[in-house]
Amino acid sequence: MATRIDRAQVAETALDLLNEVGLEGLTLRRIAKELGVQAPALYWHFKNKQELLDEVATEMFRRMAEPMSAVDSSTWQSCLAGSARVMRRFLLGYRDGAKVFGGTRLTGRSYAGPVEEMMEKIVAAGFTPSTAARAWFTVNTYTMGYVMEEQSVHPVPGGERDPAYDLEDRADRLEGYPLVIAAGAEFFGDLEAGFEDGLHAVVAGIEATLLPPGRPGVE
Amino acid sequence: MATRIDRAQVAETALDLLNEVGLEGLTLRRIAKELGVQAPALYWHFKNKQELLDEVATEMFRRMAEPMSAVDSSTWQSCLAGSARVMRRFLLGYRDGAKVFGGTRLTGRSYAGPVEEMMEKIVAAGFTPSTAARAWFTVNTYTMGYVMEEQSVHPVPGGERDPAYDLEDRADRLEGYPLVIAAGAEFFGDLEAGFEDGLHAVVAGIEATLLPPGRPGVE
DNA sequence: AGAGTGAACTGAACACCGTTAAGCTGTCAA
DNA sequence: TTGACAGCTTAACGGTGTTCAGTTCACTCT
Repeated sequence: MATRIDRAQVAETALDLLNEVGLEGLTLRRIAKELGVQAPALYWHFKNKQELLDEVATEMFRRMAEPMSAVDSSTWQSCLAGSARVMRRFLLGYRDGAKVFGGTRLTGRSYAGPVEEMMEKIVAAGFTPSTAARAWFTVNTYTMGYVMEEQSVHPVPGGERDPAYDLEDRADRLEGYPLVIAAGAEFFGDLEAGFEDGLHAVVAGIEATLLPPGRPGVE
Repeated sequence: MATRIDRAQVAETALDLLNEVGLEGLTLRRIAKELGVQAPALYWHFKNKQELLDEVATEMFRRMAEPMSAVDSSTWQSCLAGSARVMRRFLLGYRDGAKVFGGTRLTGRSYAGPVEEMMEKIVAAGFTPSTAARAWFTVNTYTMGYVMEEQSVHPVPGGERDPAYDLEDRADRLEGYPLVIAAGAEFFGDLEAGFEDGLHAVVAGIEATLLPPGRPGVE
């Protein structure tokens, strides 16, 4: 019926399907069904499911590329922070986004352009290629880790929070550990503000330890 | 033959098994076999596999608790950084450690003691309970994210790196994007040093933005 | 126009997965 | 001695990723 499918089309379909069914429900049979095809047909285009998921993650990154290029780059701080915000927004936009993106490696070269562009801006601001890379990875790592936690509290993009993270139950369960209770409230309370606070800290730390040639130790 | 099994024993066995078979190979049948029992027997002790994995993660955290308490706490910096190092070392010690730990929520109250202790130290150093929590979560988040990436390069604890991350291949594939190539070399080259650099940055940033009452914005 | 070729896909099957239901076994209390 | 019940086994179900032999269809070459 429909035209033949290709790698890119499979990745796009699978990614769009992700929000409907979640990572657990993203089976080969389900993807194939969406494409009007039988499951083994996918093995003509991918050597296995992991390779398909890698392509999905790459497609995800491809979609972030444009808004990432549009980030305010008047200072390296706004550049790094802005790209972290774009990344978070996109990861949150897909169900299990962080899990999908974290468990895979980007394929091909299509993602390299935007990254190169961003690194150029940071280097232009006074970083060496080496420290620029370190800065970028540190911010990225923080963002990935944060969204990962965030999505286990808030699994479905537009939906409610997981009831298992109810703050009152938690407080009852952890009676006698006031600081742990307070920490939970702080963290699970306003996830948006929490991300911003941490991001500010990370960016400030990069300025303090990575920007100038010398770097003071911590201990 | 053997004595009856209980929840704790299942979690310990499963955790020890993890290094042999990886998260993918950690099936209920395999765990049961290790315990000299049939797979459905596990359903007497756990309502489903996720609950079992939660217990495994909690057992993992329980094993970190002691070295975490032993961390040098003469300054809040060494306290935070030290606990991050302990966490990383333990996560790296188990195959797919970050994935297991990240995907689950800690059960019961057994983990609360060490966390409370650590938060007390940080508060004693001048943080409010609120900023202490933020500091702890930020460091933790960074550590989890970093180890996550690290373990996809270096899947088996004592083993070699995943050949898919070969630096020369990568450089060939990404020809024309010199900064991206350099970034890869920086990151995948010395993972230990990379973690330390990022950790220093995060801790320094916490000092700059979270420790005093006022906090300067980034943009 | 007709034959042939190879890419793209189908259908059936395999081993294994998490999970459920029903029944067996041993231990302890009454 | 009998009952109860925690703890386990056996059997089975639907679903999973994956393999393999065969089919279909578009296109090239004579």
